[in-house]
Amino acid sequence: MGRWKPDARARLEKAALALYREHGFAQTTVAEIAERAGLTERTFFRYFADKREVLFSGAGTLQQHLISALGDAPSSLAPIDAVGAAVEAAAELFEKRRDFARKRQAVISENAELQERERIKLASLASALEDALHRRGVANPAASLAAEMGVTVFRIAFERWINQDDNRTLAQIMRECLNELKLVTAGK
Amino acid sequence: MGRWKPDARARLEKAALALYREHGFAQTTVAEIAERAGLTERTFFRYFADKREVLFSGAGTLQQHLISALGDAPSSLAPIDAVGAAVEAAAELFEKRRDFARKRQAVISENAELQERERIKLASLASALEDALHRRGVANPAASLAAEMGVTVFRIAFERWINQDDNRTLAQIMRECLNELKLVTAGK
DNA sequence: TGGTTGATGTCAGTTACTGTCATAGGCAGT
DNA sequence: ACTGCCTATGACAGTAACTGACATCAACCA
Repeated sequence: MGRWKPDARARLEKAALALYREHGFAQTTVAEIAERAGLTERTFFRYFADKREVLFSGAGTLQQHLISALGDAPSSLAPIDAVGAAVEAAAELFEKRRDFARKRQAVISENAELQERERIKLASLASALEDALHRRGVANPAASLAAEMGVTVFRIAFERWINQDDNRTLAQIMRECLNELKLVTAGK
Repeated sequence: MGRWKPDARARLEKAALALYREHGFAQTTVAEIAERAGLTERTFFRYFADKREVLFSGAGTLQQHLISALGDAPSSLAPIDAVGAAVEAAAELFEKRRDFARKRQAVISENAELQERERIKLASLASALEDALHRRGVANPAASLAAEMGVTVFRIAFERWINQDDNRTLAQIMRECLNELKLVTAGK
């Protein structure tokens, strides 16, 4: 047993989400979050670069899984389908956490600053996918475009999964969304 | 002649870009911008919601042109091609301002907060395009996907236009980029 | 002529975020 | 057991973005 209560980071994340849901992001101060977590404001900023970042710690994990899944995709697949396989595989990370995802997304959708942060995280994902495609031998602008398509499919499918009532899996919705994208770009 | 020097807004924009270029975005204070423009900090915040927004006043104009151009596109065009025609038409806004665009983009590319703002402006463009496609009778997710593809093409083509040395027009690059996107999604 | 208006100034306040140093419990080596 | 180091946290002061309330004052207008 350490000197301090364990999992300071997780306690801060939990307190932040709870307070953002109770009073809204803008109305919550970092001091309040820290207090609920039994820490000080200064410690909050040792774990998170800013007040928004506390909602986005999962972004790194998602990126790792995406890149790893893209590495595992058979090299016979066209870039767009390799990316499709990667986002579908990464969907696994969320299937059992729809409830948490919904709560978190509800907070984000209420605040413009949080939407900015979410978008930049998605842009970072696209950039990482692009790099991975380069390593696969895909040149630009194809790599860049395929990566962007993948992230767009991910985002739109995720949004539909969050809002739907029935029980299609995120992976299913992503596959449908990619097929729809292929139809759209084919001019249908 | 009014009581005050005219074009306070334009003076603030000019001073801000100059200072962001000279010392960087983070190292520039709003008070410095206001002083160079012959105004006070408080007045800066009457014109711009925050320190970043001063670089994005053109976003509204771009959005209007995009929507208007999409309205003008023949209804025989498939959604993706109507969007393509719109972004190509909107390129006109930039052709004579590559120098300004380069300076501005150099500032943005050096700062993460500004990139966040740029991404959210592009997201707003996509949302406006999606609405316009709905008015054209396009349903979701096709409308949403076509809009996102259009914005992605716009962004990637814009980046290439900024960085290229030769003199292809932005509109040409956008057309090429859209064609490339069609190839990529066709699995080539 | 006197009241109204609208862009700007002044000023105080909140809060996000940073730099710096202090504290204190645990651990390793002797 | 003593010593010193390590590391997570606290304490505290400081900067600057942003906001709200009120003052000013030249132009315009009835």
